[in-house]
Amino acid sequence: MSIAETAPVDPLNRRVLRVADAVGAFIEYWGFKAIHGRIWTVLALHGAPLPQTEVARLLGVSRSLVSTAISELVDFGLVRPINDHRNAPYEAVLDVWPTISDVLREREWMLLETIRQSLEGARDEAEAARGRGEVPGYDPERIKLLLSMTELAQMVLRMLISLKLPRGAEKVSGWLVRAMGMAQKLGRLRAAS
Amino acid sequence: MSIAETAPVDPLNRRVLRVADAVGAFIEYWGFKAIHGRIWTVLALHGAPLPQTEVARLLGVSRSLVSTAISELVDFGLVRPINDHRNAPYEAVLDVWPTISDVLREREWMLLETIRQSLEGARDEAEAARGRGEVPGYDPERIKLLLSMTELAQMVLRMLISLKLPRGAEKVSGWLVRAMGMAQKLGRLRAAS
DNA sequence: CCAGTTGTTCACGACCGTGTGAACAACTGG
DNA sequence: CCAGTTGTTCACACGGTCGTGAACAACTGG
Repeated sequence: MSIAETAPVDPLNRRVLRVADAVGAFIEYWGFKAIHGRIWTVLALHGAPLPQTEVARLLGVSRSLVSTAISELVDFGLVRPINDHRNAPYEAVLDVWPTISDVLREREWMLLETIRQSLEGARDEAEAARGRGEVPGYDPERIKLLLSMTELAQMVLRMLISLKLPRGAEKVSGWLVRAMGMAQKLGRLRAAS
Repeated sequence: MSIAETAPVDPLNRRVLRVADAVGAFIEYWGFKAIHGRIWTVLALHGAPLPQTEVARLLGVSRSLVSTAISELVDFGLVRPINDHRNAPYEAVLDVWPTISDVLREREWMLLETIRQSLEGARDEAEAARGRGEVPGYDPERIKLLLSMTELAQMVLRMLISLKLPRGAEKVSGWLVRAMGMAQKLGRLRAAS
């Protein structure tokens, strides 16, 4: 049962690999690696849980890569073994929003908060210089403007994080309807501003 | 007027460089490079437009790097020369939302659309196999579920893109109030679902 | 108990992106 | 017209990341 025998001749598998590549490319922009998305996709679309060897075979990568990537995915809470046996096969966690929300909160929020604090420091320094009668090269008003922009970004991020998307598949369609309503409201809000 | 003379001894400049680094780290996660954010920050906070040489000196990097990075920033519409002379100094475009919106629309949207289309292909293939009486390793229902999730993500992205943030500084505070109202509405929506 | 399989860990190699310095072109002012 | 300055372009070096293969450990079934 070599690689060349089974995987490439199955047209469905080829389609799934295309999906896996697309998902991998997508989440590369979200602080994960492409291999994470590819593994998660194969597990998510496969009916039954899969051992690492099978995942490596399907994706055509080494077992060592799959091993490290899967243990990272388990840490993220995006993949889990079906029980606590050593060689238990793995299944994808389909409810990905908690992880995405965590990433946004922890990483993006901290980045914005770092900007905000450093801006506050610069603002105080600039105003102190101005108080001493100097004419600083950097404009205190500009600094305050960026501070406002940062706080605005933090607010938008809060909005995103506060969204709690549904856990199961059954609620998706209902949520879609509500989301469309929200989108329209936001559109109207845009027209008003 | 060497580098060691002016830049490092000025405490305000050091503060601004901290801001620049923070902004650079932030936008690295958004498809730009750190140097883009650092240059934009220095230009944005500086009262007067600056020539490339001065930017390179303030940031402590080579002029060649500044040259390429600035021309990319000009392409993005985040920086512009104050006139069309060759050696015209550059100023930052403070209204960054159009660029961010463009990036989200063009890049993230295409990534999601690629996923969606490949999922449709996989779904058709899986259902065709099932129609032939086969039992495909990949579950058509799972594929449809991911399709729903992708469409949901596209909808959320649409919401984000449809936001039109204010152009000038004077509207920021008013927008902040409205954004807080939106955040509360979304919080309530979450509680209801 | 033993052969085979699965998962883990490590050192290594290939690759890509970032930044530099040097050479050149374009412009400025004296 | 010429010296000095500014911006552009290129080949290159450095560093970090991604993936591999080999060795090992943990487990399974015969």
